[in-house]
Amino acid sequence: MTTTETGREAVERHARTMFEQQGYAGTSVRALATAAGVDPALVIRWFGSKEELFLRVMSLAERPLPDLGGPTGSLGERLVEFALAPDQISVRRDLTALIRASDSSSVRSRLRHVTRTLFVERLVDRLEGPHAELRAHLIASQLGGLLQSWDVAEDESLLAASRERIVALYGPAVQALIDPPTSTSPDA
Amino acid sequence: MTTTETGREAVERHARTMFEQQGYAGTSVRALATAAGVDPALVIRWFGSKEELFLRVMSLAERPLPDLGGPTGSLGERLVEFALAPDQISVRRDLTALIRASDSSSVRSRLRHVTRTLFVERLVDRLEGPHAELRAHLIASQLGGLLQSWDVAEDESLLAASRERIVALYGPAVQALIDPPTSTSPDA
DNA sequence: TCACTTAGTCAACGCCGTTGACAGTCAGAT
DNA sequence: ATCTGACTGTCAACGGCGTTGACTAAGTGA
Repeated sequence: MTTTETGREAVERHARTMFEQQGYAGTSVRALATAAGVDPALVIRWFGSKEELFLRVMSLAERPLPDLGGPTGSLGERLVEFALAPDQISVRRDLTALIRASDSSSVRSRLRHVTRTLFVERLVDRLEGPHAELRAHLIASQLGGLLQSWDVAEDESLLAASRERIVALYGPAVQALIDPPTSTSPDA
Repeated sequence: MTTTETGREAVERHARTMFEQQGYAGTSVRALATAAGVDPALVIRWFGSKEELFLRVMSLAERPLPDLGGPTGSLGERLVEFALAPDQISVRRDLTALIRASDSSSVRSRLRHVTRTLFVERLVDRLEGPHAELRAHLIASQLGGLLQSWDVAEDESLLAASRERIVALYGPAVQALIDPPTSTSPDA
């Protein structure tokens, strides 16, 4: 009794894998309910709607967060490593599914929330110099862009390259936003 | 007779605005056909399917391409300016709609094609040093990430910042991938 | 025993993308 | 002048979708 999963848990488990593998639009409530062995109507009654179930399951809760400790001088490379790390596949899959489903405004809202808690909030304290928050957002944009090419669009040219080389090239570009900006123009 | 738009043209025109404003899933063939004043069945017969119509209309064909001329030293800033330029709103809206609809694999394929012709192909010739193609892809990732935060997710913190400041901060980060990499480690 | 909530079943609603059957129109060949 | 074919357009319908409501069965505390 205690080890057997409830209907709710079965739905959540299948929802995770089906949404990740077939996307939001490609996963029907009926197919999901069949896979979990429950009635489609129960899925709606338990979780409110297909979209609410999607958001609940793709919340990135209980996911390991990147360790941003260590020297600031190599933070850029470590961030890129984290973004491409195979053991972060679950985080990346969730983010990928969110971006791919960003047709819905509530998914976009969740996407903003996730990037903020995953990157921006943990980054802003470590940035010295002016415009720390904006720079943190821009770093998150860089990492999001990398993820978009790598996971969302599945760009062959990127997938074919070695992770080390991408880290060596993209890391310094991220680092350029971590190091305090050298003000070529007067600061406002 | 010659100035009046045909039914096909009306459908394409309404499809452009409705897909951009309400997204792919939020635009039904029936509503689109009603707006264009034609029968829903004709839309399918003319364009094959809703998805084919979407791809045809979001092809970014006949859009002005960024001018990548000028000094290489300031190319990073000019690319960021282009990505955020208000007069490029039509290009950005198309890209936004494509990313938001990237649940479908054919949309992802189009997305890869568009970023390649829009950025990578025009960039790779101007990059000196090793790994030019990979660096061009990574630059495209940076710009795509910026676009994703700015247009797709509509991040308030980014929208609130001035374009000039973003250009001043993000430009050098892009430039870091334009300038030939300083090999800290031996090149393979 | 009686209310009262919960789980579960099932049919149905309204909308969706798409298809097929059918009628009208008009050009060109016979 | 008539037949033929190729379009345009109309309409009803299909199967699938997310979701709802009516209903039964089972368990729980008063």
